[in-house]
Amino acid sequence: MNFVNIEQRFMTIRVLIADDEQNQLELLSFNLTQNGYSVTTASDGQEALDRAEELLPDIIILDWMMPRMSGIDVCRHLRAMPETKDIPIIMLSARGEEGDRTLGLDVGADDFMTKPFSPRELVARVRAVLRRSRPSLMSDVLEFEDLKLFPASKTVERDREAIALGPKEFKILSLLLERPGQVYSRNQLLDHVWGHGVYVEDRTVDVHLSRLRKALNTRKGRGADRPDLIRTVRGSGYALMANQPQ
Amino acid sequence: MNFVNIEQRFMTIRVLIADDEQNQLELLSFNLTQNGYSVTTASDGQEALDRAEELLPDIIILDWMMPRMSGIDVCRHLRAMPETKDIPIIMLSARGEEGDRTLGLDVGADDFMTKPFSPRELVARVRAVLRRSRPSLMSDVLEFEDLKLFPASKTVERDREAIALGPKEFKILSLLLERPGQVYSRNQLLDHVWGHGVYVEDRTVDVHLSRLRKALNTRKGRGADRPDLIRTVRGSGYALMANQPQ
DNA sequence: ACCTGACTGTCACATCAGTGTCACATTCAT
DNA sequence: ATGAATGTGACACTGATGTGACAGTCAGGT
Repeated sequence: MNFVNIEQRFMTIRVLIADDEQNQLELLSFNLTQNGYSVTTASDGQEALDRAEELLPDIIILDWMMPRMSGIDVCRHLRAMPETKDIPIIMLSARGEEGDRTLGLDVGADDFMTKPFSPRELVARVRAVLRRSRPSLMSDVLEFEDLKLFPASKTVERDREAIALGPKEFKILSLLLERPGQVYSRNQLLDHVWGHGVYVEDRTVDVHLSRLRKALNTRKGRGADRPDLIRTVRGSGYALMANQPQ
Repeated sequence: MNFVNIEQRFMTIRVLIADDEQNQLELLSFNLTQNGYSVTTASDGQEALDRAEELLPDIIILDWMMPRMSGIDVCRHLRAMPETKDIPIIMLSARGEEGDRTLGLDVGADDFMTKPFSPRELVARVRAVLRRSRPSLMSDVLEFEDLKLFPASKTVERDREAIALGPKEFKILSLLLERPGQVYSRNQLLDHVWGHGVYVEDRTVDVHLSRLRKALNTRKGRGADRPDLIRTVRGSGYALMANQPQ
């Protein structure tokens, strides 16, 4: 049995970074990659624009001065197209003249960094920008296999299909998703989901688990044909787990 | 702690700014006021926290070093309270050490500025941060599916047909539109729409939601025949959502 | 001042989704 | 095989939500 936490695996965040200085580009690209981002690079403005349109990344980092098209112009073009107008942009500038900064922000950049800066700071900024512009991308999603749970909207989907769950089932699933593989006893579930001091039969847990399973495994129209992700540990409780030994 | 207010033409944006340097404080306060913001000031950390809780401003600007409580700590406290945890924060630091920046961003600040900077740059940043975090305050139009809301003219239309809403319903819809999918509890709605400290039954929220739904779903002549965009999350609250599960 | 229509906040009552249990069917370990 | 543990359909119940009705409030208009 493997206790693999999938958290990051499926939702790779795509970053497009454009800079004409090859060294800088490689340095930043390397650091972003190290931090789990999927990085695409471009070495001039025109290329950046092309890549952006074709890739539709989650965030774009643009150098201010680039051949063929400046970062500002790329920014304007991106903001003008419906598909790219909401993609957050971080601008990099060689010298932090005030005019640059305000112009950059006015053109629609989400953040503005002045060189030199450390790769670590860039990564922090990327995270900060993503957190406020695309909250659903940052840690606000619990994933396991083809299952996704969105705490903010209290919704769940499996294989991109929305699943309706009652509050109790939702809480149970949230708990299980926080530690895939971890076995929760009926009493633990009662404590965490129902709250302390609430007296209900512990068999009630079974019933809710059953309802949860049915909801998760039922595909609209085709009945319950999905593999079961919840494993019963006889005598102990329940846990989330893939690859059930049938 | 002086309170400069502007003409309450329409939705005035309230800014809380905290800095222990009186000159700096007045300079920035003046410039923000000139740009149409309603400014409240605080000259130390504790005061900033108190004012924030009582005023619930739209954005907070915190100096890093302040007497009685540091900007970082104020930030932590604000992020810990449900009513203030979503208010965007800009941190100001006297010297831009990298450690500061990443720490600030990690604690939950939305932006980080290093002194010295021009007032103009601060105003630009405020605008940039607000554009991301409170779209209804900054954008010309909020859209969701076939729904459009124009903050400036306080009008709403669905599928190109104008919809008449009362002020309360309009505010509720604005809030929901800021984060489609996000579930808002009755208490959150009461805080944001009615203002905190106002006591009304929380069932009142239900009634307004019902009125909002009826208005949105009713087409002139043909009664309420549009799909419902507001999702009730039993036990939690309401959210905007297309493709209702179930 | 008075009137009027638009908004609001509360109730009361109708509904409904979600829960907790039971009873009986299955499965598992020994 | 056998007793214990688990799966699950059925059902009654209850707390949460939907909503029409109504009276109070308030900003304008006359």
